[in-house]
Amino acid sequence: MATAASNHYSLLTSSASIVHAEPPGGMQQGTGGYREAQSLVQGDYAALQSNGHPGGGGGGGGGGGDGSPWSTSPLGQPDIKPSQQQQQQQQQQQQRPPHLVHHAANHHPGPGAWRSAAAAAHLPPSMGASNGGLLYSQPSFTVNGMLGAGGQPTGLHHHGLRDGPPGHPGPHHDPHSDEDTPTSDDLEQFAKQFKQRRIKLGFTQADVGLALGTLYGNVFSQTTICRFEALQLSFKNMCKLKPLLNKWLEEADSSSGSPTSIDKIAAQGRKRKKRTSIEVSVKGALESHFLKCPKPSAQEITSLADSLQLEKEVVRVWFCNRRQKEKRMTPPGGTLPGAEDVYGGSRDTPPHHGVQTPVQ
DNA sequence: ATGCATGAGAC
DNA sequence: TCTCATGCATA
Repeated sequence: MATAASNHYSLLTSSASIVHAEPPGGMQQGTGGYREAQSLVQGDYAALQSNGHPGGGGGGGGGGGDGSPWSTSPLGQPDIKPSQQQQQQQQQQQQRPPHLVHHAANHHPGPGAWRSAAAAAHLPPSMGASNGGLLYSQPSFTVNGMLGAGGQPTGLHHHGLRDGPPGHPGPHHDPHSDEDTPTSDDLEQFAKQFKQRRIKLGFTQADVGLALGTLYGNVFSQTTICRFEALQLSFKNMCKLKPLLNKWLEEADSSSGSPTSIDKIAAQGRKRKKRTSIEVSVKGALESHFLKCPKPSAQEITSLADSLQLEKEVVRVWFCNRRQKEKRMTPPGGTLPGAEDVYGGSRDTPPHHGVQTPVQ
């Protein structure tokens, strides 16, 4: 009913309505209404990736043609199409947190939440040599904490238990005392501290995002900062952002008084499909299917979309987002769930899924 | 704080 | 086509 056939796009006409950096004191929790050219700015980093993913991906197969309305350019609008820009993802099976390579004594079924114990760490083979991590074009700093470096066991596979990384093999990386691949615990600590400091200094998440762009060239949205603080990013992503945020902290801390010069970015006239609201009942149906089959084929998606009266694209995207959600750091419980395994391997789809614990 | 969406890159 | 990083728009 209400959900079906609801595709109208909203033209993102840029309106110079960016909010200025809030001077410490008057904070407004992320309600920024600015819009930035999603692909205009932050094209500073280059990604190098290497190696392929072992189990990732996968493919799917068969699909039927999809007719995504919003994919095609409807009008002769100035549809800008950035060819290369941001994107530093070197997707791999990165999701695996550098857990200890225990010889699997535990029965941990769940490689799911990286932060939890899941001991199923299978290190990627080709990681060591080439992986490296991304480098930003900015010599100013380097992201060192990329994980994936040969599967660094950043120790700790038990909550709260962090016995220093044993001498695992550092196939390549010099003994940098600090800022090497942080452990999940480190990230958690940092995120916590970061948020605290940020608030103390009177900055909003949006402020930080902009500041990062101004200071280092990489702009981030309030969303990203928020997710970082909430540990809702992938482990790898967390590692990437940490150094930047850490820098910002130092800056903000030392010069607490001089607001960062903000500058807004002009937005392009880019169209974006209006967010589809999926009814709860429909969501329930989708979840049911997800539990049964997290990766439905195109064919299935089509039929499912048909029965639910949703567009195929919507359904497809829903599944994609659902999978991503499962991979996020913060398990739906807020505090270390027992790590239910991800669908990755053997899942019986336990009748629970009550994953909905809003944090704070 | 989070749901739905976009897009580059890897398979 | 999927994954992954990221964000607009929204609750």
